[in-house]
Amino acid sequence: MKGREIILGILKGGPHTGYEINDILQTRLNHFFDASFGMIYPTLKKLEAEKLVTKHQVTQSDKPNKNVYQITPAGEAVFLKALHEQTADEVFKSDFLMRLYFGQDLPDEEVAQFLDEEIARKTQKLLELQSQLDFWISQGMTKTQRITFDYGEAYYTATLATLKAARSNF
Amino acid sequence: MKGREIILGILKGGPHTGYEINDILQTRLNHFFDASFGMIYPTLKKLEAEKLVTKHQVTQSDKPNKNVYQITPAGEAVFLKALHEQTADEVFKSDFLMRLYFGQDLPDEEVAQFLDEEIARKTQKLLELQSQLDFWISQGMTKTQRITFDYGEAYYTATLATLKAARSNF
DNA sequence: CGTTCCATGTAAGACGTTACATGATTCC
DNA sequence: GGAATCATGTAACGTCTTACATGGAACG
Repeated sequence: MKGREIILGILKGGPHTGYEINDILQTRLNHFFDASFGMIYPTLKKLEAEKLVTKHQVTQSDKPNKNVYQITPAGEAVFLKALHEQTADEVFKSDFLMRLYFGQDLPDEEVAQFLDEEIARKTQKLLELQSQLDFWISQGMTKTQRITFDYGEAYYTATLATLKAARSNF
Repeated sequence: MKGREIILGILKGGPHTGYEINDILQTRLNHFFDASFGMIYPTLKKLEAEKLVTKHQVTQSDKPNKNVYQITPAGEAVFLKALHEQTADEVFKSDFLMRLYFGQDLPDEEVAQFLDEEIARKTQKLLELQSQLDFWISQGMTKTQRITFDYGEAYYTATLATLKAARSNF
């Protein structure tokens, strides 16, 4: 599944603006997908041209006007088909680990600082994820969505433990 | 760091062929980077044109001839500079989690099968990583490289535990 | 007054993926 | 006989990423 199908999947849950789609992606799916407006808006435009979504303009007085997108039956069909195709391999690229791998000649203090920075980043990510669990549950969280949350929590927790253990050697 | 700098980093550890570079990437860095020949060979060619590496042809009788690449002082300078630039955010994209997220309407048996498949994949990955630890140590493993290994092990172990716990509910 | 939130878009280019093309040797 | 290992490369294409462009309202 690429950006196209992912946006269709989100719209299958209800009509949304591009801005809202970004918000969902940045909060709930942040630990296993990354999106940007530069990808969302052009994709929505293509999806509309393909008649997989429809656009409705909403005029607002206190906020900027917005375009609300809704999935069509054709869009649902495309999404459902994609959902049953072969699962692609996961992609993980870590610049942090790459630098650690090559950081054989770095002085201990630099490695220590480097680890501290990553520990801070990951602690922050974990906190952000955990902070919205209650809200997500109140909005309706499916059993399978709960697994994706637990997965993220386990990932951050386990790698943080590894990083902290490593830190004590520098 | 992109493919370019990563290949320079590997060549900083000694002269290698494109085939060997792929092998290192697929075994030791597999859990945080993904490479393909379609990227390695063109990159090596560009690097040679930029005089950051030199190519030496080696004729072999029992195996196909090969091109051994060696980093130049200019190449080392480029790599060292890249090593001290700002660390980029990690990128994780999981088609598996995406499907779980959207799999609210799937029957329980399908979810169960889906989880079993991912458990099998990750178990396999963990085994592959662990199986080469002794060899890696014997070849010379730095303290910081050890952290990247531990990180991968912790990631697979923790997510497998989450997946297995989830599996028991389906 | 500065920042965050709301809100939408375009254009160029970087970067990598996928598919194709070839072929001898060795191991099971 | 079939698969895996060793070995190198090209061409087309897809998919984002980055930078640019704009702007009012609310909050502190």
